[in-house]
Amino acid sequence: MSSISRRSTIVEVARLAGASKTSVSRYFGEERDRLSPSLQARIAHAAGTLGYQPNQMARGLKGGRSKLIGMLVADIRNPFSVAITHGVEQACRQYGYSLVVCNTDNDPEQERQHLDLLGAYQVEGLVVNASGNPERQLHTFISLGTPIVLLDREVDHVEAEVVGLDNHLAIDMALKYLAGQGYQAVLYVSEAPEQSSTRQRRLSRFHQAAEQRGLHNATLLLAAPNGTAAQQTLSDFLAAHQQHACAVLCGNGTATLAVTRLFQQLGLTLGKVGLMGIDELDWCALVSPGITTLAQPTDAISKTAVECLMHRIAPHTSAMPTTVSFAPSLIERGSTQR
Amino acid sequence: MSSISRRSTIVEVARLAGASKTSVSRYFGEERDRLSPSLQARIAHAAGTLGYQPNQMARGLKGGRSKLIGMLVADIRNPFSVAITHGVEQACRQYGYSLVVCNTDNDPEQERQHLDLLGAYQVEGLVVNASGNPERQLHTFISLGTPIVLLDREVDHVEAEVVGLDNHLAIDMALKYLAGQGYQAVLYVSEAPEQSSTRQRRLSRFHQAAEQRGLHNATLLLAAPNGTAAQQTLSDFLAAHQQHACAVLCGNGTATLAVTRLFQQLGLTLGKVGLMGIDELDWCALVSPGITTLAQPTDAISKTAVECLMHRIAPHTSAMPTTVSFAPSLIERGSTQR
DNA sequence: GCTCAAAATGGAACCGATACCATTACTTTA
DNA sequence: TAAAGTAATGGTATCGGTTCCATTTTGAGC
Repeated sequence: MSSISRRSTIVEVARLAGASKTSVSRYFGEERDRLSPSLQARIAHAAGTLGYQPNQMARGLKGGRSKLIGMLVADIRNPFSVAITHGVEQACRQYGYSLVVCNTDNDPEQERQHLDLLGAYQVEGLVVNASGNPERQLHTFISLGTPIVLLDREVDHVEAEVVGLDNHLAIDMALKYLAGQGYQAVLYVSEAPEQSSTRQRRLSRFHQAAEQRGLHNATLLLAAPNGTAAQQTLSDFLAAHQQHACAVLCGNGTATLAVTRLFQQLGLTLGKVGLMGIDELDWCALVSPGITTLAQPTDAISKTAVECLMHRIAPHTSAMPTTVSFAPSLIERGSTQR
Repeated sequence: MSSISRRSTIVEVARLAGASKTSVSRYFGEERDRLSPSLQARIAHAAGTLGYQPNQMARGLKGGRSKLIGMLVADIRNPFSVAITHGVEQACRQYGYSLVVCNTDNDPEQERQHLDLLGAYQVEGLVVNASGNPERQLHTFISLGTPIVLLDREVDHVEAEVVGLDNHLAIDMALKYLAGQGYQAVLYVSEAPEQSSTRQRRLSRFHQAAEQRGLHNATLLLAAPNGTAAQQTLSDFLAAHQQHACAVLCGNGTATLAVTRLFQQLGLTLGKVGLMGIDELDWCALVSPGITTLAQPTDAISKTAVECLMHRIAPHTSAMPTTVSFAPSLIERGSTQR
């Protein structure tokens, strides 16, 4: 019944085709054209009957060509990350690479472990959405010649392409829009910035830009999701600015989710108190009257990230931009209609 | 500057430690104990200074121990899949395995390609959430002795563990609950069943159980997400059962999302027309008055799937159950309160 | 102190491919 | 026609480990 057979190897194909290992190897590699049509046919037939498939492990060993791309994701459950991962995988496949996705759950220790692991599998490129600051290990990759692309978040002292949203612009767009809608006081809600350059950047730009526009402003950092501190901060903010039209701007999808819950708990009316979020989510249209968002072009971001990588994997290595930033698009809904 | 160095190898460590390849190999393998403490120390030190890390590609070659698990996901963007993937990855890591996730976007052709690929990487086990019916290839794995676990969906003629929700029970729970809430007519909404055994099973059980309970019932299969056909079907259903309390039961998260949109388009009031979904989603609590759901125990499901795999990877191969089904848990919200 | 088994270590073949360097058979070109 | 180039193919070392078997140490038992 379950007669544990083995996967057939290149030698078996060679024997059956009456050819040499080398020829078979050529057939499955880049040099198929160098083989005469008759030899090609014989090999194709032999491989077909045997159900042969080259062993990637063995391939990777000699040439270092694992055909593997590694990806580090800070939080796979975040919708933005899901979209990005999906895009990166697709793009990789188009280039003939497979993707190994590692989720770090925002834990620097796991991040380190995963990086070691990806190294052990000889990935040919790395897409990193960092949790911490794995300088050391990224430098190892760099000195090994493995291209790295930083996705959404930068890592201190690591020079590599950074692909992501134009955070500066995003905040500006949001504030401009909110101000235009007549809101005079804005509370910015973000998860704790910690190591995330993106969160830091959005946060600091918010401060700056809000001041420039003469908006009343404050920020709320989400700590433990269960804490009642957030609720307190929000109602305090509203109380302090009773005489002004208030709005809340959320730094990412998680924040939007948390704040929407808060609104509900406090019985706030969307629109009367404005609400706007960075990152478009499935349900933003459903919570009536809809939540206004700045959508990130996730497909473009992931496609670009992979392109950068491929560009540098090929012995092409021309100079490349250090940063590629995309503009978000505004999706207007009822939550910012007073 | 970027002096492309190489990763250090076992020979270098051996030389530096004044030991043999074999000993170093033992040190990093299962046989560390067989080495004297002093040798262990020397090797540890040498490996440390060189930053050595065994090359998994090479390892996989000889023993076939790639330490890789492959996972096939039908739709990575589905929240249920995200949760499962997250769980599977965690579980794998606990067992010292890495996970290669392949998304098939519900396309049988991509599924085939990905399976070939995973084979080429010598994965030691496979978690399959199938899109089509890749019998042929799964049998290849089976005859090669690679354990397979089917997740959520069965595949015809492939004998392997099936881990997932108890669909029969889930439908029964839903209908019992809806009936208990006083709904007399229920519309079941599902994505096209096609190859998904789960969708098929839920659908047919729905029919059966609804009849048994004497509920008026009908089903709506979501086709193109843009079609207006769905809207028509829903309003027809409501019109046809004006004299009864109507509810909609959604077969999965995607359906819930689609139907919630329909409710909004048609201006239906949640509760007055009941709404209930299988799969818990982030936002179900937010669309007031909240959407009642049957939550799947995603962590348990993924953990179990990996356990099955590990159980059979180890030369342990005792008999195992063919199917492990979990009960969902009911999360009651306003959408089923008349 | 000597024998013998067990523990510790090393040597070399091997896993399944790739890649460099032949070799052979034809064409061109001078 | 000889020299030289090119296309088609094969031989073999090699990648970085693991594993089996051989060898050397060590220690227990008498």
